[in-house]
Amino acid sequence: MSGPARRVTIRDVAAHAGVSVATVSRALAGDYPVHPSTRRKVLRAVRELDYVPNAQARALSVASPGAVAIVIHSVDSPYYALIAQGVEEQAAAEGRLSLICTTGSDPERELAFVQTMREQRAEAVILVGGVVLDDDYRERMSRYAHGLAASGSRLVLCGRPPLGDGVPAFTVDFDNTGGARAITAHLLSAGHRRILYLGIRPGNSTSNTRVAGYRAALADHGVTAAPALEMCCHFDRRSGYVTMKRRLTEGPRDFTAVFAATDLIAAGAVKALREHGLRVPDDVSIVGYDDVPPAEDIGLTTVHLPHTELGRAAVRLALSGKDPLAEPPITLGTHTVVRCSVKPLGSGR
Amino acid sequence: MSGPARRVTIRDVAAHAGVSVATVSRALAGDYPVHPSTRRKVLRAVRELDYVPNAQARALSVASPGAVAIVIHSVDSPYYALIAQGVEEQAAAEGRLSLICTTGSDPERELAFVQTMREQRAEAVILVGGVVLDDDYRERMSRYAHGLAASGSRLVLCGRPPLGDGVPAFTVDFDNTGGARAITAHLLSAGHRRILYLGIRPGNSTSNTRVAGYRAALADHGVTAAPALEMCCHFDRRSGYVTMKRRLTEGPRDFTAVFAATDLIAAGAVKALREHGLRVPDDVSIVGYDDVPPAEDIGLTTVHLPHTELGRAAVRLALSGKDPLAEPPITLGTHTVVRCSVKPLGSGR
DNA sequence: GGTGGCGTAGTAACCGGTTACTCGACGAGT
DNA sequence: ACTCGTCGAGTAACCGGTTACTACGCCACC
Repeated sequence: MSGPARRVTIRDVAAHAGVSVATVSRALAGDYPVHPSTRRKVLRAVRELDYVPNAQARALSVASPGAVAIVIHSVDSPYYALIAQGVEEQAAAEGRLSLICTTGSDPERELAFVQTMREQRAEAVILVGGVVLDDDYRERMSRYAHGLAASGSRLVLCGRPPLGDGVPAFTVDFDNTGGARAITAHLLSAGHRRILYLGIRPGNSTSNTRVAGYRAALADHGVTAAPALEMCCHFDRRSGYVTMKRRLTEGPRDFTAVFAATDLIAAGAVKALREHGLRVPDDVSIVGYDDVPPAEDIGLTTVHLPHTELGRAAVRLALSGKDPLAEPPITLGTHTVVRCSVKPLGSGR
Repeated sequence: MSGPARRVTIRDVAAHAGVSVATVSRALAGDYPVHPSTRRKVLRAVRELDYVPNAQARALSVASPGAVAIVIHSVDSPYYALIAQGVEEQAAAEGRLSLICTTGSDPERELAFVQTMREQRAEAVILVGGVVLDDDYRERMSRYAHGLAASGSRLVLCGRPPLGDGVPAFTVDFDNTGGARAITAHLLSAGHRRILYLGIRPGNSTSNTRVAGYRAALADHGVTAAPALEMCCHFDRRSGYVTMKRRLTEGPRDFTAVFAATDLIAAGAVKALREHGLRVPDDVSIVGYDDVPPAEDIGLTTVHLPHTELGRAAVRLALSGKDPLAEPPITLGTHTVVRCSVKPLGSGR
């Protein structure tokens, strides 16, 4: 064929049109007076050679909008996918490209990606998802924040706690404690007192805020929290299934309702309950958290989270030009969505 | 604070270390002999100034790997999300950044993004998702393909039919007709003869291949296809729900099984069936297509598609260095996953 | 002692664009 | 006829890196 044809540059266009490169540049930019006949010649050459300007080269001389980067654990989870969707939409609306990186929860990959984003001169970097809250984390994030700020990029933390004063990062999060408290109250109002909590993840910030709401609601109703009712569980279907399965085979069935820390855990748990001949909600009530699309399939009562709005808010904030040091954390409200997975305790079938 | 500090360049580092820019560049690249003491000075300056090289500038002089771009209709759909996951993984494994664009099925946005990718010098552009197969489409894709090829980028079409000889594009797709044929045969073997097909989308390539498998299986078993049993429906939950609802209220209930063109349609349809007091699979059998995670929640018998493998294969192919003109389309096999949404016809409860 | 080779570091051209500055041509004003 | 202003186009510097080429100092060797 025509071989690995060298890319066509502005010089080729200039030669083809019989003008200087400056004229080509100006004819295309359109902000400088170029004689109509010259412009036509240039445009014809552009068309004939199928010239496409090199965005990287342009970015060197002119300050062009950088990309918006989003870092998530995995796109294969409706929670992250919905947030990413919001980020993508808002970024596109503001004329930015969106870069995506999945880390598989590996801090190494997160670090590498943040570095790459500095090299790429990204305009905003959005880190999404719960984390283990230790000093190492805090230190790492502070380094990111200062580094990105020095490179002119904005850092936004979503679903992670703020880093405190003096660290240049925006924070946007859901009101997890409020949501968990409300839906636990919903179960309590239905008469449930022994509520199994599925989804303890030691140190994990998201887990912590949700379990805090659960405990607060119990306290509100004068119910003493039972550590035996709080079970460790990852935030996915399989863990929900496995954990509930084990509980049903090994532990006492001393609960009348289940609060799953995520809808996916709930989906897995429902499957395990059914396999044990237990009906939802007749034998066991269950609620979830997130209100991702699968919740509808199983008729799950859950807490609705404005996922895409979180993504959009993160982008808006990052591109707002506001000072990250002065901006308080944003908390997005949640609300309970009642479907048909909860039944008042003691009411006959 | 320190104000909008101008970005630190290699010149700043050179000045700080008291050497020339060439030396800094070489000390960092490491491929050219630099005196150890000089290198130390340079590295110290880099650390003190927190210098990060500009990837865009480097890309100008040295041929660096370009990004991998994926274009999907929406990330808020497990089908696309899983494919995107595969793309992301493989791109990361091969040291590429992945850019993502959602079009909301708007050809305008698709076009604009392809143009942007040419400007960005992306190494591969992966277009995913069914399309309306008219001459306009064919013409548009050919333009993309030639344009991208001229810019040194590879085009991969996923879930879209090949463009034919002479058009420089790779093609990777699922064996939809085979999968649809197999699962329809599964229903037929269970004794079902009147199978409602939910998911006709006139002109849409994905829809066409799936319905072709459905019809082929009917023909295999000597069952005449009934146009009244083939219903139009978009590929999402809501359409599945609405369409099934309407069928149940308006049309005759002259079917014993349902073949939903996607699992999400199936999820919506199941909800509508339940609301009409019909039990799955006792009163009506149903199968889906895709095997996305929600299928497990509703115990749906469906066709498994290797989504992430599709994404990975697309990236591998694009970066393989093979000639797109010589490469035949790749078809990935599928298999039926039996869960509990199908019951043999006539067997009592 | 002159010469050649090696190890380092600097100079400057280049990547592909943008744009400040310069310059020639042409028409208007006096 | 001469000057001045304006229009349109070219020249060259610059963005931030990389790297071919050049230059310098030092040692070994004849």
